[in-house]
Amino acid sequence: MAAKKSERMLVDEWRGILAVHARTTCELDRELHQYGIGASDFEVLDVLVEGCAEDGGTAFRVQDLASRVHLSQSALSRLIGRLEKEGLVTRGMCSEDRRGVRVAITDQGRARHADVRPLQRAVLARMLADRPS
Amino acid sequence: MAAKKSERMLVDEWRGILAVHARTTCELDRELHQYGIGASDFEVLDVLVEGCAEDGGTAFRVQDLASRVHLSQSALSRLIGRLEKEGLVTRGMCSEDRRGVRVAITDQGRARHADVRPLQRAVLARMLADRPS
DNA sequence: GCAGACTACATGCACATGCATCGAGTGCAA
DNA sequence: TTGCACTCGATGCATGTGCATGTAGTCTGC
Repeated sequence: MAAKKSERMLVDEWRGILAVHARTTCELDRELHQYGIGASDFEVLDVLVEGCAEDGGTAFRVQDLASRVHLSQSALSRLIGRLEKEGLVTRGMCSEDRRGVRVAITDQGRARHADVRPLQRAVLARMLADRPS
Repeated sequence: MAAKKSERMLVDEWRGILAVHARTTCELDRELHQYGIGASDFEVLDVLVEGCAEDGGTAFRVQDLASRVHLSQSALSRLIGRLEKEGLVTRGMCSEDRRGVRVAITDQGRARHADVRPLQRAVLARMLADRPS
């Protein structure tokens, strides 16, 4: 019976995660759409900006990004392609491993991120507010 | 500074949710794939089985389902179509509102659900184990 | 009873994602 | 040096999703 109960709790916890995730992602996509980017796009920009502030390193390897945003390598490759086409990031050769690609955020990318950030934080605050910590 | 700190916490919490969600959904999809269904499919079957046990009502309106699994109406419509094609659920007319559709789980659907359930619970237990409650 | 607004579900379409694969580059062993 | 297994990132393809719309049925006010 204890096992029964913990199974119930497990399922409820999972349903809770599913619910918050769905509501927040949906809201995020909707709100950010007016700036021409989606939730995943912002996540990448956010990592890029954070990473630069952190160590001054202006560039990320694609796989470094992949491990931080939860996207397959192919999805990330295309996402970077879209951001590049919009002028928010640049792809550059990686001198120490010529297979690799260095992704760097542009000034325009920083500006877009700065524009969107307050909105994104507000959505997070709103959607995560009434949650059990 | 307190505001700064709480923003950090907010973002970290969100990243955490993103991480658990991505890992769990991915694992779930992979594990359940051998039974020919995905994570969303199971969620629907789960609701159906639960609902029947609950009140004996053998049928759900599509919109009742939509409010429980976090899917758009169109996605749900197609998902039900797939389940129907596999013989796991049936679509029936709704006598009191002929626009509506009643979705009922079949014996085969119950069987599939019973097969998959332990595996799904195990994945949840594994992925949600090392989490702050 | 009828016209028009509304609701329930299905479907056309655009698009993001994951898997498998490819081409290029690296590094190790013979 | 050459050959081979491996890694990195890009791309073809199948699929699942959401938005907008279509079709059928309901309800309200006259």
